[in-house]
Amino acid sequence: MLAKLLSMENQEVGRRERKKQQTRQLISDVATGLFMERGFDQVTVAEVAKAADVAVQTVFNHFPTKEDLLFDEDAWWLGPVRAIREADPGAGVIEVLEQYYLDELRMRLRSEHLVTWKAFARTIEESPALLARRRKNAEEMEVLMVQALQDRYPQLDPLGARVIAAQYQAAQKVLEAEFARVLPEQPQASHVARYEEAMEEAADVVFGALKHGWRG
Amino acid sequence: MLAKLLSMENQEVGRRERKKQQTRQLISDVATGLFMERGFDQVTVAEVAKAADVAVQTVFNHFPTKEDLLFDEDAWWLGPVRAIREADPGAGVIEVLEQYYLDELRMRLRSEHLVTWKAFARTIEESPALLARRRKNAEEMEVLMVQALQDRYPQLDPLGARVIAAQYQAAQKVLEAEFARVLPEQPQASHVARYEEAMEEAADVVFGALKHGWRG
DNA sequence: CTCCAAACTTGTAGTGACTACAACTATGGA
DNA sequence: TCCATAGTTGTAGTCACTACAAGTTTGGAG
Repeated sequence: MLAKLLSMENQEVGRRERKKQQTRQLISDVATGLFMERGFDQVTVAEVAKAADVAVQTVFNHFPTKEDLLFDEDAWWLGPVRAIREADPGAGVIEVLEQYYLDELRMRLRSEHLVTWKAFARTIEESPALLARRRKNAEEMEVLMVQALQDRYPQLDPLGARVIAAQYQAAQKVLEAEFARVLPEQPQASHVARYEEAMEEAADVVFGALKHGWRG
Repeated sequence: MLAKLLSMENQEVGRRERKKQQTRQLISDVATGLFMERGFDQVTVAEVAKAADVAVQTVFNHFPTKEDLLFDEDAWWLGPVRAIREADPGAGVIEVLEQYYLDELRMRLRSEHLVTWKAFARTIEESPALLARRRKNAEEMEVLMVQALQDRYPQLDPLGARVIAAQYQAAQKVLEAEFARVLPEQPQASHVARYEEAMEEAADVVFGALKHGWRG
């Protein structure tokens, strides 16, 4: 029994757990494929279940909502919170966030997922339900960031923390839209530097506003 | 026929139209009462219909979604957009928005609805569906504001307009939360000046960040 | 190896928002 | 007086999601 607990803390991956994750991954993959192909709202959970050859219930056993089928794994929105938590407390808050955003951007531009990014973004953009979910994620990040800011920068008053978190959230939103604008339908690896440059320029405008105010 | 068109353009209010508006108002009032009393998610549309003595279908004839029963009439979120459209183009954008917010705040503090404001806010806060709707409204305002900004300040580039709109939206959100914090459960008319002062201070912090940057 | 309890999966039966549609009723105007 | 139209209603259905009970699989104890 103790052994069991210990092994669970480590990387216990029995057949059971493995199968479970396998099923989960299968459902998620099948669902993502269908959603990207036909649109989120045009695919029912029942269809996903049938395509993955599982019961509808099984889908909901693994994913609390239909939206989670697409927003799986992605705790991307926790990134900036972690950046704050790990920040050098001497560094300026905005600078830390800006640096994080640029790092993240460069990684994304060199990721294998870059080619599917546009289609993914479009799928979200075309579904009211997914847009709502994205907004909810953003708010969740904001709440966590307020906490992180107060933990890491104790001299910051609550209102200040809320202002910074809200402004970063707004900045991120604008930059994500800009990214969708900058990235062509079929991004070329050879042009990554160009995309990067365009985004750096945009980030400079956006974070510049946060750092120095608008026309300040 | 021409007469009909003309009369429609004017204030044609026949019995039919009057009854319709009456029904609509009745449904909205009954629904708001139930929602505030028992919580949005604890009341079904069927209950609202029964309480208003109409068919469920009739509810949906007047209100496209359940959320609209509460967020009726309120086009409050259009205010800042109108402020931009009517702004003196010579004035600074942020200053216009700040002034609008403060004006709006003062009106609200002296409105007859102030006493029910907290209960209303709590109703929203306690319902995931209403929170989602509020986020959607905020985004809608932001989109309209981008357009208004570009119309009124042609020298502003699209990215700049998006940044300002997003930052104002973030600012408004933070200030609304602050307002809920400042306003006591049972606001006293004799203390309005106190609430106002506290909010002015908060607005100064928030808009100060927009104008001059964070610690800029 | 045997067998049990826990973990997973599945089917059934619901709830609740919302839609489509057809039938009914009241109203305004000819 | 009468009809076309606007507004109301009931019926039937879809879809996400829940509760629950009944399988099925698996890990581990004896």
